[in-house]
Amino acid sequence: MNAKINTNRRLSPEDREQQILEGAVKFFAEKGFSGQTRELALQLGITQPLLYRYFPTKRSLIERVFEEVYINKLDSAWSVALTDRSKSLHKRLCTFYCNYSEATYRNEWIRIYMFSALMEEPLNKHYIKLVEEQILTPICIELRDYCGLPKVDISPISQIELDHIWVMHGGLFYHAIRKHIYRSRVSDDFEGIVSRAVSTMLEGSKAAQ
Amino acid sequence: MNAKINTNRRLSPEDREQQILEGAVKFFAEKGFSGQTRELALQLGITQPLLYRYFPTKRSLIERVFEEVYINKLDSAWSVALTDRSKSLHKRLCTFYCNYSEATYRNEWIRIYMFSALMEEPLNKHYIKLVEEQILTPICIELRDYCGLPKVDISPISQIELDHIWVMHGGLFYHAIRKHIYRSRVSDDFEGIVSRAVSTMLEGSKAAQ
DNA sequence: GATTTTATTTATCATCTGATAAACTAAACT
DNA sequence: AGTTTAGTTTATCAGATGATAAATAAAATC
Repeated sequence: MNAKINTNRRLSPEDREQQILEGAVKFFAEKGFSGQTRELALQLGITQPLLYRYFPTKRSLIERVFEEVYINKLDSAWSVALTDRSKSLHKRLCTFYCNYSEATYRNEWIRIYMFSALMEEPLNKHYIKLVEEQILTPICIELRDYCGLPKVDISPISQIELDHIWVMHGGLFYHAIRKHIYRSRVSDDFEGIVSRAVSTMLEGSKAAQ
Repeated sequence: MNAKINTNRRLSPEDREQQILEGAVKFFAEKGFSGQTRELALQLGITQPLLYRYFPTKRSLIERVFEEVYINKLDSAWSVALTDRSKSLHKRLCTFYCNYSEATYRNEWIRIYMFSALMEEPLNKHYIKLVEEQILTPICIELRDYCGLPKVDISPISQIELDHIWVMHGGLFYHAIRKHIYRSRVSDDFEGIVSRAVSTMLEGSKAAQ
């Protein structure tokens, strides 16, 4: 596991900073943000004061970890692809959730996300807003079209519609929670799960009309 | 908020222990288990060493908090009611999830559950197993009957079927995560959300055949 | 009411933990 | 090769934190 013994001792500031940051992401994902700087340093194979050469405080390191984990995980091309009606909605949703899950349903991302949410970091609320605006609302709009319901410009997407999509979205997200936080044994065929969840949601929504 | 000023200073050991335990549940639900004993004591209106009169270590207090939160939250009558085919499956599932959510989708329960899962407390794995055996498997069995599929004794419930139900179960659970962990503004009409999620799942599952 | 009991507090310890300063040393420069 | 520069370590501090012991005071007992 910790095969990376400190052979090349002196690194360039850029490399060292990057190494610390990557190590910190792994470390805090595992231990939470109350994990101690000495233990992090040990895991990195450096001494604890060296951390403070690159990050003035523990908090500043944590902030960088947040940035590293949160930033640029939502590809705006995905929400565009969601609205491409030349493909079936089922196909679009499956493609989206496979891309999305590959970017975010990762051990470190999921765990740091949950730790930060429990700490009430503002980043979490910001991210949720982004998800609602850039993912769930577009899906609701496409779902209306799919079900033959009125367009958005007639009546805006309601909280009820959002909550309905949140159940599917959350259900898929929960698969990642089970895997990376509960560490349950889960089926590796995520594509299959997505496909069935999307089919169920689409057919169920249509039938509800 | 902290209206409970310490007027009656000396309590019976039973009352004091109970008071500490209840306070600890609230406190750790908010701060996580790295929350400090002095802060807990302050919130309780007692001094920090008094905690150690009733609980030998911080860890032992945390263990009691786990017990308090986890124990007896799953009413075995619920899984029995799930199999009562004199009522519609939709009705049974709605009733179940309303009961279940009232017992567990509470601020303190959800947050302590997530904190303990991130700490890899064995209680979490135990609880997940219980959910699969006593809730999800019965639902899968009823769903087979609903869809006109072969009985359990012909072929056992597969991981695929469990994962499919996990998506709905997780989707509803995720509503509680959004409310109590993300502290997002969510619709208060949980019954409506359950009803729509159950309808969608049932219709979608039937259509998938 | 005096005495005993015990719930609670005050004082304190040892260790942990984030952070700093000085010493050290590998690499760069002249 | 000698000198300077800068990445890294050793030594250490100050406050935090779990835990203990002795002192205090409210209730119970006689």
